[in-house]
Amino acid sequence: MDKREEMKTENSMANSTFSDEIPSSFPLSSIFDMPCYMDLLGIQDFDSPSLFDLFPAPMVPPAQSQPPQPQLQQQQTLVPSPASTVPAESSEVVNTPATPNSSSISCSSNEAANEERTKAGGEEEEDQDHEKTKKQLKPKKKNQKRQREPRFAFMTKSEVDHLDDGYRWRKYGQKAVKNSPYPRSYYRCTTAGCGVKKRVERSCDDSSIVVTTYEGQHSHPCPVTPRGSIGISQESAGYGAMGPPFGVHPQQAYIYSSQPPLTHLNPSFHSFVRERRRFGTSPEALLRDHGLLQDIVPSQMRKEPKEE
DNA sequence: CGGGTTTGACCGGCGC
DNA sequence: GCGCCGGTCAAACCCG
Repeated sequence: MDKREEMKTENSMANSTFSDEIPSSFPLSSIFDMPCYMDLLGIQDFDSPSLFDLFPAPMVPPAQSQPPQPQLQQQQTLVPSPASTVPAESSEVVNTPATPNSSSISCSSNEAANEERTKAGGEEEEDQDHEKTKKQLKPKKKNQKRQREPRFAFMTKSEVDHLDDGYRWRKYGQKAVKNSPYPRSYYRCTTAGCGVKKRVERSCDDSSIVVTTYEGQHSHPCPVTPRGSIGISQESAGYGAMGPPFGVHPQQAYIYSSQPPLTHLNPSFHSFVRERRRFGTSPEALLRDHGLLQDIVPSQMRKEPKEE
């Protein structure tokens, strides 16, 4: 009850922070000029493939096959990427900073490893997955581990636990987290047929950091414009009807490092920025958006990120 | 009344 | 086999 009041207040706080920190005219390209950004991703070279490991290619509709090669001055030089950029499952948060302050935004394909292991089911299993999770209590096929969607985690500096990303979520559980004073909340996308889930928890190291882990891909467009959303509109951001993967909304991923914070970034920034790199900035390219995680966690992810 | 949250119980995976 | 723990269920509750 009071909590909700708090949440509302906090939400607006976050909003204002966002609007203050990120003007809608924030130049995307400048992102790449931020050493901090690269640092926290464990990327030294702008063109390091590790970036692509972290942010695999967005789903490209089969019809369009090859995306037009970006007219980027710098093309990906294929250097073996450190496997360490995608740590194993154990902790949800990948790229866990060596020092508490050394990194923030993280993405996780931690389940991908599992999928490798349990590949048996393969893609066809994917659609049934949502149902399966629901029917978890039912007897399950022997010898078949429950398959999970790829997960994608990132950290956000926010006072709000549940970040508004434009999709509608229903909380279905909350658990105390071991070794953390903060509980973990479980959310499911309320859209029928969409089984995307996300977990939200606060970092025990830094209570101002919210770790959000998405699981699955939205099978529908972003349904709502969050109330009180501000900042870049989807149109102005160049997105199609689907909207940006995380919505260009006031949940600012907060990039920080050992240095003072440089900026707030919307989580969608990563994929968006990356997409710009891949496809250039043509409107066509920008329209190639398929919703929340599709953009970030393409189906190819469980195999090889670059299969092109 | 519909939709969302809370919360204790339950289940399954995994390590020992 | 057992216990721990993460994830989910579902009834009760809350709120607009």
